[in-house]
Amino acid sequence: MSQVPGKRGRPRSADARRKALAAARHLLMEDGLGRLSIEAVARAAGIGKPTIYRNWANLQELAMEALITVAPAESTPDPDLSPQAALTAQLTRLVQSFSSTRGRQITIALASADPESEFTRAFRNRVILSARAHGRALIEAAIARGDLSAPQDMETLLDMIYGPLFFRILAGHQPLDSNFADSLARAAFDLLRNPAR
Amino acid sequence: MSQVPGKRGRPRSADARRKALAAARHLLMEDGLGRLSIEAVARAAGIGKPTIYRNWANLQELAMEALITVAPAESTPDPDLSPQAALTAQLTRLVQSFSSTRGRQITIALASADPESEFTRAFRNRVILSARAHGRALIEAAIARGDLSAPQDMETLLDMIYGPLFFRILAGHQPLDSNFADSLARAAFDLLRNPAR
Amino acid sequence: MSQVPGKRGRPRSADARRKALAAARHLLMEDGLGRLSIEAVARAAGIGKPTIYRNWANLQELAMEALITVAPAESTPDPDLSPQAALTAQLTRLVQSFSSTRGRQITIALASADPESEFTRAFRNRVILSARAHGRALIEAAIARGDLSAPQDMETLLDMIYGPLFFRILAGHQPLDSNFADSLARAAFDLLRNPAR
Amino acid sequence: MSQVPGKRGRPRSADARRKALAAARHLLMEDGLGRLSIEAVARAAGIGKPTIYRNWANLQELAMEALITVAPAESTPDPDLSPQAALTAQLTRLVQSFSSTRGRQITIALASADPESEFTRAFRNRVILSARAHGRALIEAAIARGDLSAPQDMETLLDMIYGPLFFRILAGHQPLDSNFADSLARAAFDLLRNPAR
DNA sequence: TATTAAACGAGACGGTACGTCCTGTCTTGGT
DNA sequence: ACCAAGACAGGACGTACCGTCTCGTTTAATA
Repeated sequence: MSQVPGKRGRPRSADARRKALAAARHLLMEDGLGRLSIEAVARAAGIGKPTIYRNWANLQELAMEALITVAPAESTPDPDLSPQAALTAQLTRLVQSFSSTRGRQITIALASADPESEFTRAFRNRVILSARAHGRALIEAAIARGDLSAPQDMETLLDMIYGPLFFRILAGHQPLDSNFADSLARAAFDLLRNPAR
Repeated sequence: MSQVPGKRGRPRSADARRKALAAARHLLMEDGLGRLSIEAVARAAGIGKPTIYRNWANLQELAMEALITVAPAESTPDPDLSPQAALTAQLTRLVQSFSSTRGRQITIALASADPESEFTRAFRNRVILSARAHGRALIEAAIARGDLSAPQDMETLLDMIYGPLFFRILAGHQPLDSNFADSLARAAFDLLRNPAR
Repeated sequence: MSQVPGKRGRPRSADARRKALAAARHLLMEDGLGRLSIEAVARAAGIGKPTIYRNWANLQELAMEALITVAPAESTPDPDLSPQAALTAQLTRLVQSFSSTRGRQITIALASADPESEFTRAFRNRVILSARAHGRALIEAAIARGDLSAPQDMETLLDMIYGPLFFRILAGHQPLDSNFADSLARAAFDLLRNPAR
Repeated sequence: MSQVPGKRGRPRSADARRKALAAARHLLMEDGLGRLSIEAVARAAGIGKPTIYRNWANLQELAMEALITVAPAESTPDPDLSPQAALTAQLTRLVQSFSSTRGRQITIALASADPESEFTRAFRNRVILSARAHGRALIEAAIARGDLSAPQDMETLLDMIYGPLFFRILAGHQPLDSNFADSLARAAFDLLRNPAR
């Protein structure tokens, strides 16, 4: 007379998951998303293909999860910094982590993935939009303190700050360096100090 | 002992090229880049696979060239429009053409392609950077007429205008509509009217 | 720490093997060895090409195995027949089965195949040399009974009986019919009745 | 102002023919019939594919003609030799030239070719049946001189002499050496000296 | 403690597509 | 009219992966 409906049988192996992610991460860094394949991951991780399919719906989701753990976590800001300095610091950090090969791979992964997938959403929230949310918090705090006036459209402003990053990765027409981070932050604050009439 | 360099052998068939591109374009619109394959193009175009490989190094380059001809050409602006109205009009046009499935496909194709390839460069110049160049011309003309003051960093400003487009396609966190085009143009001109001190 | 050598993984499908052989046999009879291709076999059998390559190293080996099962098995001889009548009967049977298109196909397959291949050897033993061995048994029994005297060189004698068959297939200079079978058997027994001095 | 009504236009290049045959011969000796291809011959000979197709209907006919010139010409026999010694000498020569890789290739070429083709016929007459005809002449001369009695069936006898050669090439069950040539000739003459009753 | 159900690795399955090679034909410019 | 060069449509090659499906083998929760 069973009490709890709890799972029967052998539980999923956390070790297999870990090995798959590690192998995927390694292969991504080595050869890029284009060369990544379930077979290669299974081979490199020493696990079976069905085990991968038991844990992820397809290659994109596995890649996405592998990239998440590689992607930059948001560090807590220095409270003594001015809002503009804090934004500059964040953008500089982003620029650094995206100017690597990894940055391009993350962008490709994001571009190719099913936009409705749970993992794509999680990835966006974790890696991309969290930076945007951080920027928003920073700016809104300054506005609340009266240091800045509110922009015409906050969403557009945020995209004008974080969008150019991906633009430079995709189009590659201009360098992605710390000067760019500086320049972006300065322009954003110009907009905030001189609101449209 | 004449030895004119004149090409020997049967020349490449312009017809085969055309049929391949037409088939690729059709399949792209039908099923997207993910379902595109050399075999399917050859089958649909009624040409041989080796003929495709003779004309393009790989699927990406074929897709790229097929997309170029699909992508929006820059229409000549109305000279009576104010600079801000002209920019708004251009961004609205871009937003319209990129908010379709095709927009995402173009972005994916661009993201997945070899960034060093000749076609990728051509594509970027033709599809993406031409819009940016057009915006630059528009703004610089207005500055030259004394209607606007020069921005701190023109390259950054341009990326703040055209980057957010790709950001919204990639991250999908906010709609890509004509309000956004309006809002972007307005913010850009705020920056130009009130230069940083 | 048991570690029985027992095979891991999904076992080969006997059904796939069977379907491939049946399809190959059918195509061989229909169009001949020249028109046979792995792709056609896979298509006709409703199996994947890699499955064929998992079971046979190349087209020749598949064809060889398909032909083995088609080739004439040795029927048990009538014990009441005289040795010469038995040999005549066997040669008549061989002549009948080789005078068909199939005979030529078998000969071509045998000629074109890698002579060192396991399948080629199996095929030779099964289809060609078994007839020769049968003839040898028949003759040696008659010699043992004292009905015939031993030939100078048994190997040469056997090749003089079974070689002309292939010669007529290859060169096509003379018909391959039952008169020939008769004539061959008669000449062989002349040799056995009147040994060289 | 043409004088002779003969052919118009540029005549076929004897040089191109020669180069094609030489290249085919070389590739045959190097890699065997299996690796031979029109493209490889054209490449190696430095001539165009259409030139090959103008001279031969297909690869088999080119190969056949290339092999003809390689194949052993019949040397005139020593008139002082006994008929048996002369046959032994001929068979020894044949055995020598067929025990090479070339022998097998010739056999394969003969087996795979269209048996109705003009070249196949020519090849058979030139390479295979000429030896058989030579043997026939030799035997018939001896019979005419009264040295030997006529066999039951001359055609069968001739095939019993020349067939075993191909049998040993195809089946590879016994060596193809000068002992075999000896043994064959001896058995043939046994048959001729002791006709069936 | 023994049972048992689900996980595991291994690897074959039917498929699809790859990129290469060759076939036999056709189309150039050049002899 | 021929030549070499080389592109053409077509088709087969052998390989790599896909996502699914057995296998025989652990393994941990349950009974």
